Amino acid sequence: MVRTRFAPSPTGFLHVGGLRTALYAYLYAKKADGKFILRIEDTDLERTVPGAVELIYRTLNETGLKYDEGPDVGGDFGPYVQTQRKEIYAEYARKLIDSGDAYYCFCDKERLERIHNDGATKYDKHCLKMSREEAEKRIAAGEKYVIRQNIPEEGTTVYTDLVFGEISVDCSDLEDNILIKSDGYPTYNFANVIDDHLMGITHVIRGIEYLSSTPKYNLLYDALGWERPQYIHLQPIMRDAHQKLSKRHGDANYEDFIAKGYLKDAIVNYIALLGWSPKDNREKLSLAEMEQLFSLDGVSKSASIFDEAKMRWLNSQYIKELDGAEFHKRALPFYRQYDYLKGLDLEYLSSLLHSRTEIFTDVGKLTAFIASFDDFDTGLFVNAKWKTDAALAKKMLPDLIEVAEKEWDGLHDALNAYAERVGCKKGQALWIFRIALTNAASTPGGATEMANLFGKTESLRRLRYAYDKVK
RNA sequence: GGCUCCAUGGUCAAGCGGUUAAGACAUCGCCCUUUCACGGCGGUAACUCGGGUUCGAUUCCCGAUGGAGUCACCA
Repeated sequence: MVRTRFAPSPTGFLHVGGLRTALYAYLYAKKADGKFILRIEDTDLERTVPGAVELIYRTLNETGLKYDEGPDVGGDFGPYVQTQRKEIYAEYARKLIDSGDAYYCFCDKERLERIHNDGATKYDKHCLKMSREEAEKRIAAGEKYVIRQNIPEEGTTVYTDLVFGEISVDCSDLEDNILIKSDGYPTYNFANVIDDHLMGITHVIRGIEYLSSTPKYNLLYDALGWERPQYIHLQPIMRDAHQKLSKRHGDANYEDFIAKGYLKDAIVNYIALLGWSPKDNREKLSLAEMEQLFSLDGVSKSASIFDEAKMRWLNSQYIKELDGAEFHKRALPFYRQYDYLKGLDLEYLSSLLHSRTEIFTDVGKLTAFIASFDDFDTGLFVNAKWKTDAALAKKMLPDLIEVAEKEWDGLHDALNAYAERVGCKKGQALWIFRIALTNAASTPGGATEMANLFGKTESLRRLRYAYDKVK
């Protein structure tokens, strides 16, 4: 049975890269009818942010990445929070010391710094020479210590990554990492091995930053007599060619995209495509479809740059699929941010905006013209195609106002009839009418649609105001 | 710098020794149209560079170049 896990540390928002890692781990498990597990890696007490764990739960649930086991849902391999597993790590660390695969180390920061300054590129195994008795005596005396992994000085360690293939590293390039910190908590280097084994994880799916330290973890599996899991490392999602997406640079995270009016399905769909593509190259995919289609040979070996323009487009595809009522419901909270929308027929507005909205925050830009009417720009009457200008507007507007006033019901036909009557192109009359009504070069709808949006009273007020300006 | 990994248009990406090198986004043009958008049609645009191997390399090998990751009592 395939078991994968997502193991974030609760240090803040779930960023897009982390979400994609979770997604792939989820998909890989689901494709194989396996289990997806959530584990919280909170051994760095300093960096743990209150509330971050809840945010992880919420985001995973919201996006549909349901985990079969985890801190808040239970499971047979708990606890699923590393700080609650402290004793477990201690026990295995002791085993490693017994077998000589780990050792106590008393070197302080100063000494570590000194050997570094003297040109050492890694820890010099200084404390390995100390006898077990002496080490225990010093510990009993209350001295601070850490436990380090004892890595062989020679040889090569090799493993096969399921996306990158064979990865081979010389032991001499590996450092004797700290397994247990002086505060008694394990480092990632140790905890991930213990937990992945104890939780029965068969496929470790994680960021590529671990690709080159994986040989160390494998040595630990070997020392403990455990079977090594399969590894799948993932290239990062970049913000540009050089930097990966990060909160530090203010790059948007999942929550921000939701706030901007992206649909969660579109976000999940888009990030899935950043580093993976299905055999048939389809781009619009639901989570359920991805669960069927996901495959490792579609996973990219190179990093991909996040392109919001494309995510916008994908989001627009999802928005178009919404029915009118659903679009309206989702647009409503965004309308409320704009006072000038008050009093308008918002349902009608939605019908106009639906095909023009890529992300919901677009409704602001799309309707901004409504509020800026008073600073009327008569230059907008100039249109080369229709051969209109302010002078023509001045001439035509009294008639157009009259048409609107007398034939409000059936305005569309009335305006056309008017154009025919006076012998001008209907586009001319309509252009002048729409500009007078909106004072905007482009609007989400034509002349009569804008009139419908404003209603008779406001439309007449606007037309008269425009005529006043051009007079 | 050492080590590890990666390399197809501006971006995401198909491709897995023989192709007119797909597709999508973006961009440009045309059509539709009462503006804009939607929709439809079309265009511009790529195999990082050298060596090999082979009848034949985008594809395999080596090297260079470029990029990324890593070298913490962070994960």
